[in-house]
Amino acid sequence: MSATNQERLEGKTRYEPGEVERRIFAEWIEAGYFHPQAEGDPADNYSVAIPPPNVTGALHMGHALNGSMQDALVRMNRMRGRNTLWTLGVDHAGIATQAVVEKELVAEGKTRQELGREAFVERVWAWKEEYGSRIVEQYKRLGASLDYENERFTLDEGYVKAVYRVFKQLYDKGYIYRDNYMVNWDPGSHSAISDLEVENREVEDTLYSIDYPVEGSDRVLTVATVRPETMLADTAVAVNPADERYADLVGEHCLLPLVGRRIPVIADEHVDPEFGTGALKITPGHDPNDFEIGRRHGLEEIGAIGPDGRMSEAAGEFAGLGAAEAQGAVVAALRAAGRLRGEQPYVHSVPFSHRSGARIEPLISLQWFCRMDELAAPAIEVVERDEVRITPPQWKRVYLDWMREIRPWCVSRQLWWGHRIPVWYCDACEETYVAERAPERCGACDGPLRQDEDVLDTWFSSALWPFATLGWPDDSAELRAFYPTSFLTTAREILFLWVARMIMTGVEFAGDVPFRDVYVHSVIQARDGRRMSKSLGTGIDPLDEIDVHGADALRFGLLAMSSTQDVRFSDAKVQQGADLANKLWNASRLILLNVATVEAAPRPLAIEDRWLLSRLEATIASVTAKLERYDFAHAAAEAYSFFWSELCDWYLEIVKPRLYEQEEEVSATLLWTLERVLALLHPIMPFVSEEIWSYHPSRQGHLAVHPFPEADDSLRDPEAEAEIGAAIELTGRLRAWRDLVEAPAAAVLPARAEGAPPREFVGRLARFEFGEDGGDPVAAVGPVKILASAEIGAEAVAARLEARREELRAEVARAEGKLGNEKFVGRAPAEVVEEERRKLERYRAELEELSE
RNA sequence: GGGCGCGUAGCUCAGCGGGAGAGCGCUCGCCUCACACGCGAGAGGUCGCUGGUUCGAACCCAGCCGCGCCCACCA
Repeated sequence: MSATNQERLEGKTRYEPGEVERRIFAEWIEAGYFHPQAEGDPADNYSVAIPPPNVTGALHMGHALNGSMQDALVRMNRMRGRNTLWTLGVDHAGIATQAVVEKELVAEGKTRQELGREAFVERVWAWKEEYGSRIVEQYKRLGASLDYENERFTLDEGYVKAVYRVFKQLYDKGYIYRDNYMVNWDPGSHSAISDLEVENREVEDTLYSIDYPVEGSDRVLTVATVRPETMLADTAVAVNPADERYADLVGEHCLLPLVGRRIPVIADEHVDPEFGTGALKITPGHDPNDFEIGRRHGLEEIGAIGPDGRMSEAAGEFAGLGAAEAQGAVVAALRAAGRLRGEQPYVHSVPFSHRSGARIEPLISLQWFCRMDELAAPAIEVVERDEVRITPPQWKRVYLDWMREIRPWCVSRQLWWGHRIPVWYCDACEETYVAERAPERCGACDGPLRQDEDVLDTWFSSALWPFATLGWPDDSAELRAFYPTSFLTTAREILFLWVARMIMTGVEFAGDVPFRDVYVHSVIQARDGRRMSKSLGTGIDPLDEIDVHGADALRFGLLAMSSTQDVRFSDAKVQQGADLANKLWNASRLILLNVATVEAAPRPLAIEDRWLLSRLEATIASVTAKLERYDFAHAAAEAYSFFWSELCDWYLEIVKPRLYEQEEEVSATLLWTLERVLALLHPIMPFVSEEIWSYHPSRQGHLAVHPFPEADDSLRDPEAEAEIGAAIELTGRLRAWRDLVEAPAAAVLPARAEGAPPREFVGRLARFEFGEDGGDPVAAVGPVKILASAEIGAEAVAARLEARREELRAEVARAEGKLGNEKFVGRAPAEVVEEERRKLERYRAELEELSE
């Protein structure tokens, strides 16, 4: 070790992540480790496409968890020598981004309409240039080994090409079509949204009962509704066909109160005779069920509420009112007309926009839809056949159930920011052109063309992410080298919104599944168990955690707290990670500052060396297997436990004298072990491990590209594990004994061994001096007789002995009871019974010893 | 209305058929020449409740009681 390195290590007893992380990260980038060449075969290469964060986004705990998991696997595979790509990119996030910029405009006293489409879109691009890289910088702070040299954006040139190609092909196949249909209208974003972007919330409304007089009779049909204002658009009253109360009225007409329209009484199975009066008002223009019924019966579809949320001309005297005002006015009018039969509080679930939070207004509008059945069929098969494996497995069924019930997808959005729908209309001759590139003029009449005003759902473009980022539809080198990708980690909330759609488009357009594995990870909740959310103020900022504890600590903590079920954020786990980083630093200092060689090799002299090497290889095998199974929490815990307990607490303490005596063999073994431990931990804690590695005498290049340890079974040694395991246990029992009899901490107690003397370290670490004879034994701990000494009081010993006898008597009684049970002896497996017999023997022997 | 999951030490969570575990917190003792972000030793659980299966159940089955989440068009 160079003199300067020695100086740098010597005084520094604390690991300070802050001063290390930025420097190390810059070194990795400088070396270009994260940017692979597009060569080789996808089966040998390793690739992952990051779930693209919103361009408006800031790194939240979900990103940090997801990123830690991906980086762990990406780094492990890169170290294994696989040509590894972790694709970086961000999503243009239509609604969210447009909303951010519109808000800016409002603050300036402007609207996007005033600005005009072109200027507005330019303005959003300018916003993106200025603020869009924030989250990318934050991924760097996490230590994510993404390919920063090739950042993709869902609206960059090549990506748009992919989107248009897909749209065109789906249109040509007849899957994409335009239709007047009932959609979820989001008054907040002034756009239609898809079913998946709607969330249902329980709301208390008033249920109004309204009398509809039957034409030519003095009977009335009483209907119930929570939205009386929609009655203005009613075009029928429906009853159940089996409902005898109304059988004679089917085919008759009602006169719609306030409006006076004649509307038919129809029979439809959908009506529940048990609910209310069994008569249902039908508003095909403003209710999804009524819409279906209306289409079945050929009813007129009236729109009384417009896209602006106000009553339309069709609402007659109520035109121009907001829907809520109109409700009050309609109720008042009905009351005045004597048609209001009753009102009562009513709790039911109501759709809200997941994007804007506004209450969804179901209405009929002209939109683009994509039929999903044909795309879903093969995407169902690849999951059924495990060509895409979903972990944990219960999500496979959730996926399949949803896919089998899939419905058409409304893909058009009434926004300006996004992929403008590649459809052009000729107003002169009503020709329509769907094309990847804008046609100049109408081919039929040579008239001017007008492009569709709408843009595509953001998820339409994200659905192409794994192959569009690799250059599809061109036959690119990247595509050939890195598609299909290796795996995807995701939160379950976007399983349908995104994962399912990627599988569908991957199979359809890229000719193969987009990834082999999907790991559905847990959701990290706030400390109090609530959802982490900005609006609730329950969010915990990962950047704050990194500032305080370091990225390694956060990464370790997140992986350690992760699970297949939701978990609360654990400060303790992050602290554990920080402590681990510090412990790594200090254990490394001990080794690096004391070794007598620069050679890193397993050179076992003593049995404890064989024990350590055996435990090391077992840990490598086990941690690796767990990472490969996405069992991050156990992988982290196991690596931690080996390093802290077995390596630091036992082995380092055991071999300190040999290390201080400059023994070469133990030095080489320690350097070898340190190298392997650092490499094993690197995918989880890349910064500390890299920093320590820079001081290692074997260092050649960065740890980030150092070979990942492969477990060497030839170093496994069951005999050494058994022997040292026993010696460790004995040491522990001796320490416990001296604590219980309150021996002074510094006192070395006299003892004598029966049979073979214990290993040297037992006496040293437990502070016992073993001699040939010397006085009367006052107690026995295993094969060790503890001798009388001035340091320990007779009463304490007596009390301790009696307590131990009591424990043993209980154990003997338990074992005897079990073995006295004929059924146990007769039916339990022989080895279980045998094990029980051995225990009984042991307990009896020790009890006898203590009773002397 | 369906589906999935969870109730284990004071807290956060593992374990999922053969003697209850981890981290944190707590108690006691240690500044032992890597680390006090440390070392050693402890205390602390009718494993939600009730039945059942089994030689044996925290673990399997059934039913309750709590708590989440997802899907669903009952006005």
